[in-house]
Formats: sequence, C-alpha cells, structure tokens
Amino acid sequence: MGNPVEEKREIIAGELKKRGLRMTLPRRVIIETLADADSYLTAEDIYHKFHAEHPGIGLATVYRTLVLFHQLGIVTKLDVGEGKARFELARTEHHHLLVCEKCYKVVKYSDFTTQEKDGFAELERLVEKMYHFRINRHVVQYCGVCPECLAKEGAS
Amino acid sequence: MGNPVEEKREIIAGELKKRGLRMTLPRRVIIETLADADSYLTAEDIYHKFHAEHPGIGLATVYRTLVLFHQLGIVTKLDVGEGKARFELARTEHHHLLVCEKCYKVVKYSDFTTQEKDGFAELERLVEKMYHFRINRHVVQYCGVCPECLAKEGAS
DNA sequence: GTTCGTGCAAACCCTTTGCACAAAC
DNA sequence: GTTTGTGCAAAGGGTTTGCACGAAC
Repeated sequence: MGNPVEEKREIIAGELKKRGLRMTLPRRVIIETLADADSYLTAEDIYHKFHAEHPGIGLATVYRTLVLFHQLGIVTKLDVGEGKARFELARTEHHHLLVCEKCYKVVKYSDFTTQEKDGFAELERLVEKMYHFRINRHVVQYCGVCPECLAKEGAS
Repeated sequence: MGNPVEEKREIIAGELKKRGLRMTLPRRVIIETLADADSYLTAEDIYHKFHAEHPGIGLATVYRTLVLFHQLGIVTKLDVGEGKARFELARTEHHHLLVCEKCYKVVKYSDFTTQEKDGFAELERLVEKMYHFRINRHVVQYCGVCPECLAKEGAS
C-alpha cells in the first residue's frame, strides 16, 4: 500500500479483471509513466519515457492501451488542436486548463473557490435538463499566450 | 449593406488588405460557406458544400485558408478529439459547447445568466494574474452523451 | 510586371490495423 | 490449451508542402 502508484495500479488491475482483461507488463509500464508525469503526455512522450528501460514495448501498444484506458475511464484525453492527442490518468481532483496557443503548453490549476465549484455543478444540472444530454464531465480551457511566449514576443 | 454575410466579407477584406493580403474567389467562397453554416464544419465539410458550384477550388486551398483565417482571428478552431479539426467564423457572441462523446455532435448555447457571465469574466482576470498568461478566450465544453445516442444505448 | 494565391499531387505525421507470435489465465 | 495482448510493418486519414501556373494588384 502506501505507494500511490501501486495503489492506482491495483485499482486499474481490478477494473480490467472485471471485464476479462489482463494486467500485462506494457499496461503496467504505461500506468507508471502516466502516474509519474505531472502534465499531459502524447503517446510518443509516453513511449520515449520508458523506451530506454523497456525497448521491447512498441508504440502501437501505447496507442492501443490508451484507447482501452480511455474507454474504461482510466485515462483522460485532451486535444487542443496540436495535431496530436494528450493523455493523463483520470483524477478525482477536477481541474481547469490554461493552453498556450503559441507553444501548446498546458498548465492545470485546481484551486477553485467554493463559489466556482457550486456554480459549475449547478450549471451542469441545468444544461443537462435543457438539452437532454447526459453530462459526464466538463472541460474549461483558457486559451492565450504563456509567459515564456509573451517574453519572446516582446523581444522580437 | 443589410446582408450580414456581405458585411462580414467586407470586414474580412479590410483585415486582409491591412496586411497586404488579397480577397480572392476561394477566400470569398469559404467565408460564405462558413457564414451559411449553423455549426462547426470540418475542412472537408466546407469543401463539399461549395464543390458542386466551384469545382475548381481545391481542398488544399481550404486548409491553407483556414490556417490563415485562424491566425488572423477570423475563424475559431475546435478540436474535440475526433481526429479532425472543426471551424466556424469567430463570433462576437460567446457560447459554450455540449459535445457528444459517442457521435461527436456539437451543440452550442449562449443563453447564459448574467451571473454566469460575470463569474467567467472575473475568473479570467484572476487566472491571468496568477499564471501570467495573456488570455484571449475561454472554451467551456460539457462532455457527455446526446439524446440520440442515449436512445440508441437504451434500445440495445 | 511583380507579388501573392492556387491546384495538383506527393509528402508528412499521428494513429489504426492485420497478422503471426507470445503471454496471461 | 484457450483467449487475450503484443510487435512489427504496412495502411489509413487528416493536414501540409513543393512547384509551376494563374490571379490580384
């Protein structure tokens, strides 16, 4: 126990078993890579991070695993128009995003006011009723230019 | 005047001229196609919509034009993880999105409460200060399942 | 006449897939 | 032993690009 990555892996292993799916080395490695990361990763990012240690695991497996984990809700997929998707382990802690439209850096924050939280929860229920959608989650992205790119702009 | 599409086109023509760029037939056709549409279109959607009438205009031109218009802020780009991008003419009227994760249908709504509006404006300023981003816009997506896909789910 | 824009086709890149082999159960 | 998962390489699909021609200024 103790170790949060191991804990996470146990939970996921359970999820898989329930559906007759197996916990294999590639899946374990991908979970650990995602758990170690502090931000969204592309499939290639993940692949490169473990490739030195596990050269036997291929990129196709990373893609297949990410599709599977996304379907199971284990992983969150994010696409900000970069031409490739990014992933992270689904968290119970909800967060909003700051996306730099120049370099596609993504910054997360989750220090909401309670007012903010209540507001969103209420809105979600309202929208659900009005449009007859079943809403699973919401994504809030602030799009703009990050400090680094702002500095570059100023310099040029 | 009167006609809002013509008006829009005039404004865009001005934007182009300012930068030494030209208003051409393909650009005009793409603007009109986007102006006619009531929802986000893919590059191929746009291409197919005018292709019967303007068979001479190619798909590559659509892509090049969309990149240009996006840079100029004339067009908004949306990527919901569908594997292709969607576009619409940038509007002064801000809206939020409902995205169906099964069929990728996108529904927009813009009937916010004033409380909702003020809340977002305040948040944007706050986040701007805290993270030193220059924020241009925000995107709010409620992700879930649309009424049609819900019905199909129930039927199966 | 010069510059900018376009059409076409080929190239590119991310992602998916077919197939034979390997691993998990 | 059967089923599920994987590696590899090839295919797929959206998007971009090089180049020569055409259009806008």
